[in-house]
Formats: sequence, C-alpha cells, structure tokens
Amino acid sequence: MILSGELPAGAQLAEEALAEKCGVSRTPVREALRRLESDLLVTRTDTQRSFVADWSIDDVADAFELRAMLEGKAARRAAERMTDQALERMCVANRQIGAAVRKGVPDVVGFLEGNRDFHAIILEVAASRRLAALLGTLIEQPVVWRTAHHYSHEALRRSHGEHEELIAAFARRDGAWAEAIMTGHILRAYHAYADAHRGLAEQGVIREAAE
Amino acid sequence: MILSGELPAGAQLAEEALAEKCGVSRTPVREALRRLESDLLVTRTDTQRSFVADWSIDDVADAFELRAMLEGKAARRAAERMTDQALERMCVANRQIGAAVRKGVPDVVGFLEGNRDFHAIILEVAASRRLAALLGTLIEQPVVWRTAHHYSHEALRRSHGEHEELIAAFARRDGAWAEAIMTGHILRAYHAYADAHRGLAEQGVIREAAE
DNA sequence: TGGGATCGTATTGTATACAAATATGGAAGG
DNA sequence: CCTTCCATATTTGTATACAATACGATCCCA
Repeated sequence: MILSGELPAGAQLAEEALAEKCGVSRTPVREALRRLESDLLVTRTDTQRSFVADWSIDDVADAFELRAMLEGKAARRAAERMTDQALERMCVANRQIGAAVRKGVPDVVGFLEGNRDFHAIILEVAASRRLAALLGTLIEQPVVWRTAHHYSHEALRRSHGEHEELIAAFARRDGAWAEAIMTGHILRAYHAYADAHRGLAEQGVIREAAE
Repeated sequence: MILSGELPAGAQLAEEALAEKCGVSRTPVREALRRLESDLLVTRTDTQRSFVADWSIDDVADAFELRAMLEGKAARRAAERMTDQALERMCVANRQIGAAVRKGVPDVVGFLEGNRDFHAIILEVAASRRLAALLGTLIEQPVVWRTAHHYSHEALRRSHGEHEELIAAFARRDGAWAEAIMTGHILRAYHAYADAHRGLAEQGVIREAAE
C-alpha cells in the first residue's frame, strides 16, 4: 500500500485501522509494522506512533549508494570464492536476461527474474550472512518492479552486457575487477531510476511529498 | 542471556519458556526474538522455530569487516558535512576518553561512554538514516562491553590517539583521510578483540561451540 | 531390523480483552 | 487572542485463549 501510493508519505498507520482494512487482527499488523520500520519504509515517533516514511529522492540516492558499496563488496568476496558450478548458474541466469532483452519488446518479467537470480547467486557465493542481511533491507524488490518497466530498452541491454563482464571477472577470480564492475552497475541502475523517476514526475504519475 | 553465555549457541528459544523466565507474556518475547533474529543473534528454522545463533570467530570477523567499511563511509560523509559545533562536541568526547586512559588503572566505563558518544556524533553528522540503521545492527554494545575490560591499557591509549587523528581529518574536512583512519581504527579494534578472545579461550573463560 | 504411518505433545500464529500511555478538543483564565 | 489545563477519545502495550502446525516417540508391518 505504501509503494503503490495508496498510503501517502506522512500518513499515520494506526494498528487497529490497518488490521480492519486487511481483515486480520492487530497482532500480525504489529509485526509487519516493525519490519517496515526496520526497512525505513515506516517511521515511529518518540511516542511509538507509526507513519509512512517520507522517501525523498535523496533517500533513494542514499540507499543506492550504500547498495553499490555493499554489492561491490559482495562481488569481491564472491570472486575470491567462486566455483565453476556457481559460475555456470550465473551464465544460465544471464542467458535468460539476454533472451529477455533481445526481443522486440523487452520481456521485463523475464529480465527481473534472471536479474534476481544472478544477484542471489553472487550473494550466496560471497558467503557472508551479515552482508546478505544488510543488503536484504536495502533492496526493496517492489521498488525495482515498479520502476523496471520504465527503463529504456537500451538500459536493459547494457545491464545484460555488464553481467557478461561480471562473469568474465568471476571466471578470472579477480575480486577488484568484479567489485569495480558491480559498483558501476548499481550506480548506473540508480541513474536509470533517477531518470525514469524524473520522467514520471513530469508526467504527474508520481506525487512528490512537496505537493 | 545469549551474550552472557547463559543460553549457549544452538539452544532452542521457545517463546513460552522465555516468557515465564522473564516474567512477561509471549507477546513481548515474540517481538524481542524478531529483533534478535534481524541482528543475527537468533536464527529461525524454515518451520519458524528459534535457536541461539552460532557466532563463530569467523562471524565476528565478518561483522567487523563490514563495520569497518560502513564506519569508514560514515566518517567520509561526516568529514564532508562537518560543522564546527559538532567538531567541538567530538573534542569533548575524546577529552573524556583521554582522561579515562590516563589514569593508572584505566576507567573502562568512562572510556566506553566517551567512545560511544564520539562515534554517535560521527553518525549524526554523516546524516544517512540508512547508514545509521545498518550500523545499528552491526554494533552489539554488549559485545563491546564484555570485551573492553580485556583490552590492554596500551590498546586503549592508541584508540584515544586515533580519535585525535580523526578529529584532525574532520577539522580539515578531508573525507578520504577520515575514512582511512576510521577503517584502520575499527580493524585494529577487531584484532584487539581477536587477541583478547584468544587469551580468554586459553584461560577457559569462553566456551567454544565445538566443546 | 528398518521404514513409515499415527497420535500425543510442544510450539507457534492469530484473535481478543483490558490496561497504560498519548493525543485531542474545548473551557477557563490571563 | 493566546495559553493552560483537564476530560475524553485514540492508540499502543501486554496478557491470555484458542487454532494451526511441527516434532518425536511409538507402533505396525514388511
């Protein structure tokens, strides 16, 4: 509801009201609120009331910057620990991405699936539970979904190419190379997001908090 | 209870049992378990049962490595945004640390207070809610407390000196310098921890999970 | 003896009731 | 017209009951 805009930034989230709206009791609503709070999608006042957090474009930039650093780190660790078997799985995932972007009209769902698998394998090979936990709070899949449809065909193709290069870095077990590519890959995705966001804002699709 | 060793690694954490032990109902226990889980102090099976996580020395190394990176990043951001007023507050905190380590027998409590304030100010000036949230899950104050008493007087003095150097970097608004010092500062703390841990293990104070 | 079904027990998920804390609106006073 | 205070209405915190699920031991049958 937050991500769809049904609940605008700043809206109060009263447990009772949400419970009734969702047809459940307050207990599961409370748990959900706590998780959303830890993901910074919800903020709480000093007196324990919950409100929809105000995700300005600066917050998104902040999140992407941290994600670039952490995924870069993950790529470095993965390169140092890469197995031939995992490498093969990454190739499979990127072939799916390649197939999705080569179509006349990009298959965004296929792209996202392949993309998710690709990054999940890296995180798995990186073998750091904490790193995985930190990245988990940073990557809001619904955000990715909502915006991926607005990425240009060109941007999707480039993404596929960067994955190719990552595979090359992994094949050579070159951690520094993998980290550099990954960091750039995420930051490019950020700018694609920012461009798409600006475009949507101009079309009036996104309501900014300032309005 | 986990950190004191009262609950050994691998012990099952049944809500009812904990509730009775703590004299509260299951509801607050559930919330606590969820938070401990997000901090990786507790793990859950695929069928939702909770157990004390197994924090091997590798996990601690992992956490420190990530913390070094993130606090380094925070120091860089803080240097770029530093105000004279915040700088003054950091000096105050480090004077407390200085006073604590200059005593014949180090005042560990005073040291920890000053240390906490010092790092909190940096995080505040860094002005990234997400970075603060990520670091929050990484810095288990009880872990710091439990081990700080075993740090050598020499290590505490050196820590004070590194804070001095951080202040110098902040005074010059030199982000790269601040990041470098901070990263080294945390990694040094890790090795002090690892040394102390080894010493404790030899004395039999710490029971390893392997036993 | 080994593998698998089954039933009792243990544990978690959810709903609901009530207590405590907090916010709100209006009346009184300056 | 603004502030202060209080009564009332919201909202959250906790306890408890019951339902759903998972575990483990036992029994049964090759």
